[in-house]
Amino acid sequence: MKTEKTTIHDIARHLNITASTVSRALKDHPKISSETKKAVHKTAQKLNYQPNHIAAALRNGKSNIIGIIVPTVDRSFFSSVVRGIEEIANTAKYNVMICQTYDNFEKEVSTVEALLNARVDGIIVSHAKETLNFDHFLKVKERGIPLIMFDRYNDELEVSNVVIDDFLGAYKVTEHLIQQGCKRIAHFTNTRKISIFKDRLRGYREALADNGLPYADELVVESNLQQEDGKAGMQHLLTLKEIPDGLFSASAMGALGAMEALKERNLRIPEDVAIVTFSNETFTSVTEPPLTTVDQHSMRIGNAAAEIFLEEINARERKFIPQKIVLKPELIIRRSSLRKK
Amino acid sequence: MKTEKTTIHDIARHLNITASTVSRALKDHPKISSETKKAVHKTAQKLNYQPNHIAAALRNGKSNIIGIIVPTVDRSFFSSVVRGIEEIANTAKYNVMICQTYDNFEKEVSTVEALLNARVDGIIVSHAKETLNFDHFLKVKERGIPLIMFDRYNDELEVSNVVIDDFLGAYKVTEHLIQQGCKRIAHFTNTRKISIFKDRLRGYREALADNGLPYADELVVESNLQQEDGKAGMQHLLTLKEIPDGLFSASAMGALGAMEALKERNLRIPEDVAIVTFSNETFTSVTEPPLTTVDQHSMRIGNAAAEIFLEEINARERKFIPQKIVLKPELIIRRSSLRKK
DNA sequence: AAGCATAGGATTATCGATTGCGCAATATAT
DNA sequence: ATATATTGCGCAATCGATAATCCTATGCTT
Repeated sequence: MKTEKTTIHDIARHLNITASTVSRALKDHPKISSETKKAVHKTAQKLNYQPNHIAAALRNGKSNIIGIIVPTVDRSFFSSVVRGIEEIANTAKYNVMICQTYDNFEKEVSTVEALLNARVDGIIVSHAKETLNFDHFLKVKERGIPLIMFDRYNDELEVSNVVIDDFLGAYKVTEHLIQQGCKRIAHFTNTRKISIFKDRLRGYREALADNGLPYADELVVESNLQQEDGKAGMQHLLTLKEIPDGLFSASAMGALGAMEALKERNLRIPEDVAIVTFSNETFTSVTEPPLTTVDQHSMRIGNAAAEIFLEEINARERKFIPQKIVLKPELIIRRSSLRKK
Repeated sequence: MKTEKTTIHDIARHLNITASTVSRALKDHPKISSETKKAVHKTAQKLNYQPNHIAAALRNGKSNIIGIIVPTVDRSFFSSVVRGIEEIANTAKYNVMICQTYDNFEKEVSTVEALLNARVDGIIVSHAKETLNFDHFLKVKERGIPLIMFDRYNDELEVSNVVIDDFLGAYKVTEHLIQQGCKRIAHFTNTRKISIFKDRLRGYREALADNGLPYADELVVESNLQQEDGKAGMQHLLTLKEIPDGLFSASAMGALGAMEALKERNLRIPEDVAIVTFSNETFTSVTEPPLTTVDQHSMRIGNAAAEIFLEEINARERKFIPQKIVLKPELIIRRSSLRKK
């Protein structure tokens, strides 16, 4: 049943040569005659030889595997990024190992350790919402293993990162609401002040300021940004003396909850309250009405992250200077915010 | 910068003992005194020792990695299955390596090869829609590596598989439409006749027959089941002399397209055409109206698949008899099909 | 006190691929 | 024809962890 796996030694034995010659022949080493190479390939085929990457990895000290850590792949943003990484990685003969933290700090720490022990050649990560302590990532850096962060990142780590311009996205989308005639715009932000949410909040505030609209604390609701939070948030906003006429939710799930609350009160979207949100999740296009969002070019984020990894790997000895890539977000306008035709 | 990684030999040197003792001490081998163990753990800590899984994998012939192959993780069904697998696998000290085929046959073949070369201890897979030839999976079997298929599978391979009862799900959901008063129910199925779609079609037909409704070829539309296919499919159905009053789409994206077509024609859902679909994707609950679907217990599918893997690994030498686990699906009734209050 | 068991480790080979160094045989130069 | 290059490949070590086998002091038995 269990076929004995054939090794380069088996091939060598068949041809009366040594394993080292086989190894070189398979790698197309210039010092091996083309006849030998041909013979080696032929018997490799015949014996159904499959290289043992583990052995090679041990010897070479590199596994040709890139570890990817994301909160969950169950969101089109993250899975698209992963796809973008794979696109580039595969052409460079790297495989990826995808791990999910489910936004849990302990799981993130143990995942990093597991990847380190698996001797991945690099790690690309978007950290958990819970993560406040970055020591586990520091360890990666100290090991000399390329670490690239995307979307959610931490400046103090001094590693390369790829992000979209959250500030600009927030600014544009808020400005869009203003252009649609909104005067009293609410904002859903995350309790945990990770960079992306801080930037979105800044974008929101600056757009208001630049357009002569006042900022009101009561219109900014902090939560975990899940659907139920969004619903509760909107229900709360509707108790204000003066209810908002627009909402910019920093998360799509939050926007969904808000829509629910509005429908229950028979308020119209966008006529009574216009809604815009972030991250172009699949479902944003199928809600009623479809949601205006900011597209984050997730695939390109992945491409860029993988490219940085490759550069960094090749830089090696020479010191590599961490770089920051900021992609421009794009507005996707749908009915949830379209008051003017 | 690049910290020299410490090995068990370094620890051994520090304590004036041998590497094998260190190895045994770390694994809590009974033949090592507790003092030595304590000392080893202490200096391991001090030297910041991290085991090299690659070396162990080479020596032991097992990597403690389970390969997972899915069409894409960008669908809650698959990502939930993955999560279910991880849940069980992690408790048994296995890590997972997730790979996506994007429903492409060549990518699937090369992925299988990559996993084999990475010497994974087992493979859990839901194959690509395109896949008709299963030789690459046969190779996995021949290597003696546990192979478990879920959702989409192939009977001829004689490997364990975990599925939900597609027939029953289809039967129940069609019957539900009938109970809601539908007399002329259409069905969207896939062009490629992989088992799950065949079973859903059977369930549909049998439910019709059991309830005295005629089967009509013109009401069954074959496509790739994407959103645009669903839209086109419904547009076609609306040109029939007698249009349908119900639709069972074998895919959620297809149902979405159908809704689009109906809305454009100002037909009401569910009053004019009631809709039900399969697979409880996130977005099905946020459409207008929300879609009635069949929940596939995706997390439990993953649990079961991982459990079979563990059994199979432990069976080893003894011959393992492939098993088939069929989970019962559950109806989730939402407004898209609810005519009676 | 001689004989045997046992605890606690040391030796050494091994997993499969890779590579620096060395060497023989052939080719080229002068 | 002698000296030097070049071609083509073998030798042996190495990557880090592990396990089968072998040793050597103690401890225990009668």
